[in-house]
Amino acid sequence: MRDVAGRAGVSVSTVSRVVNAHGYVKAGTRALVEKAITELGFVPSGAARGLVARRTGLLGLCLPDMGPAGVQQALGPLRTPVELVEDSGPGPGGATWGSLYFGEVLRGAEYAAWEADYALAVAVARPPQAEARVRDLAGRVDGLVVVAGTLPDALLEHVAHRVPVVLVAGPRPAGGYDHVGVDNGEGIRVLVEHLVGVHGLRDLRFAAGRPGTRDDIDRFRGFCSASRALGLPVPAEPVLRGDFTRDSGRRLAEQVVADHRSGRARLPEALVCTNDETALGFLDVLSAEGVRVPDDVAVTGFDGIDAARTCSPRLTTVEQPVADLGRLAVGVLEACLADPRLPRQDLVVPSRVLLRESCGTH
Amino acid sequence: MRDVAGRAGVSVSTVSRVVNAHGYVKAGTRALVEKAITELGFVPSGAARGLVARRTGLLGLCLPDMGPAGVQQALGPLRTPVELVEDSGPGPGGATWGSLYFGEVLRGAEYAAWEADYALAVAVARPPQAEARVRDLAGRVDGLVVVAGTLPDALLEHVAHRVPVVLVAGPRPAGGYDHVGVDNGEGIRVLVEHLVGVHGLRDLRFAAGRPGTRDDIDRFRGFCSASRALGLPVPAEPVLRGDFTRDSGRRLAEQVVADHRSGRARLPEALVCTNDETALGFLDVLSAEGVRVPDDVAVTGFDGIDAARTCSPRLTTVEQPVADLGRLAVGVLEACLADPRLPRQDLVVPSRVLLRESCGTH
DNA sequence: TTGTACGCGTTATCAT
DNA sequence: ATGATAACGCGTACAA
Repeated sequence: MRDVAGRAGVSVSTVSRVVNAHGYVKAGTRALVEKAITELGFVPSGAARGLVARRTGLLGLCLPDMGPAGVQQALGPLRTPVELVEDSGPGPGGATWGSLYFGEVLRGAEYAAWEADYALAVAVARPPQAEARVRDLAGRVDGLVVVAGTLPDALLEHVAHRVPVVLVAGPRPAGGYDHVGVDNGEGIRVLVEHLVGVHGLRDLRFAAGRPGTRDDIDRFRGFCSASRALGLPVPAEPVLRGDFTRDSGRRLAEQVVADHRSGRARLPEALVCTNDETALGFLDVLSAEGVRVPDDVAVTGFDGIDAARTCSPRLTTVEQPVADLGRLAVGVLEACLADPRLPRQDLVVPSRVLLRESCGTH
Repeated sequence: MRDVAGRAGVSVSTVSRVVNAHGYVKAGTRALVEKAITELGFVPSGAARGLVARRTGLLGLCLPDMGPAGVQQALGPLRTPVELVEDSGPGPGGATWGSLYFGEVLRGAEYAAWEADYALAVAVARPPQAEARVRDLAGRVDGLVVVAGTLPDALLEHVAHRVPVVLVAGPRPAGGYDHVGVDNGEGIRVLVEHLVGVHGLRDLRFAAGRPGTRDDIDRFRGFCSASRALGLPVPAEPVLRGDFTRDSGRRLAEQVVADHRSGRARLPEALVCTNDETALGFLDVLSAEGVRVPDDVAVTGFDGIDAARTCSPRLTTVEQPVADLGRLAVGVLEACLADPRLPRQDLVVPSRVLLRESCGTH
């Protein structure tokens, strides 16, 4: 800045005025300064500005290390020659980072941050030294969006002393953090109302995921409360219990079909699955066993993953507007930053029920 | 920091020593300071540190505003109640941000940045004030990765005065920037060698995209040079010319089929398409018209998009390791930062030819 | 309309 | 082993 000032024959404060379009500067002087700036390629130091302004214009986003299904996202070593490979099967690949949950959170967060005039720094909390580096990040941002479960409580509490922290997804946090979550129960409720009200189904069965999981509990609760409101029987515990994987869906489906074939139990009219993967497992087995979907049994999922659109029959599901999660989280942060005295918020982004063929629509 | 020092009964220098694990500090003193730090929730100011260290520990990534196919990525207004919508067709949706080109670049860049002990700030250069904000970002980072075509040359040159800039994708830049690009020609070359060498095809036809496009030109050149090397006829211009869209692929396919049916021209033995979308358009029409792929004609794509794995027959294609692009770009930046006197680099990430059924493999 | 001088929170140097 | 103090590069009262 001194160099610019010298070259333009003015003082540093005049340069500052020009750069920030503050105060009064004679047109001629401004032109001179601007010329010097472009000639020298001067870009003001963000660090120095941040120091005096007590504001960095940066927001941080902390993501966990893996995709929702626990997919390892590690990249292999860099390759050098053009490879020629026989790609024989669909394999596990194809689940790109961004199509997954957190990529969408990022997309929404970046969008909102840009709108609010902030840049967004993203940090995936990977093992070595995750803690130290997150603390470091906290020192360079004005606020932090953290995906629930990513950081230990102690660290969270520590950094919250310095910058506002908004938690995303997961359960409502214990401490005094802002929180933005997805609406698991309400989505299932609307879905169940549709199955019962529109398609006239009455024998619904919930296919749960790993026990104790927050999302799973909420979804089951939504199922129960909807059932209760509609006068249907309400199970105390899910009869079908998997672990969110497609494979577990297949196992459950085999069990359901076997029970039916052996006369032990009637086929339910609808299988309301805790997530899309589980539902896809059901579709796999049901179609293989000749049970028709949706004619013999309706199947629904939850999440709105891509495969739910491309399978056959296409899967009716509850879509989570994950990008909106990130967007709202940043919005809350923004509000917090604008007025720190604001009370803590706990927002819920509404989900969307996508009616497709697997529930009998069309 | 003064507060911490006061509470621990030491000077700020000692606090600094404890925080940075520098110099000598008596164990007892250190404990005292650490206690004060956690009690006060002290997090050192990144701005102040950056000021003295002349290093922010932040890298920036500039992304363009839209997906590769020009898909608008704008998010709609926030919704509030749970919606119930009939999702009747595949539609244009489903192309999530991250599964697209730039999300993958981001993923690779973030990974490399983390490995090199940097955080990554991402900025999508959206209209209003994109320039001012990018300049601002340049002031807070140690280096910048910019996707080619995202920023005007003047701005690029300006910020390059302050931080090293690495360009990603696009043509090799004119100025003295580092550059990391994809290997369009080489991928096609290997693919053509495979078609000719392994499958014994000799009548190959290139289906090009919009004329003048850098990628398209490079791919056509690769096609030509491979043909030449193999003693096949080399067209001066592509006979088939679309615009990268699936629809244009369909139109070209209709033309090819019509020419064949009318006896005007023989069916080529292979259609080497400039991208996957075009190839998918070919598959659509050929299968509808009863032309068998790969028996009557082989079809290949370029890009490695998801749909190329899920279509039928699955599409042989040249996969661009886009995440590696971001990874390499950050790697170059890192090297530049470690030793600024290094010469400019122009790296190329190798592509991968994925052999699937549409070319006759299996 | 422009210039001077202080302070933002750290780290590094030098003294003690 | 610890403390005092001068930068770091900028914004901004305040003086001119």
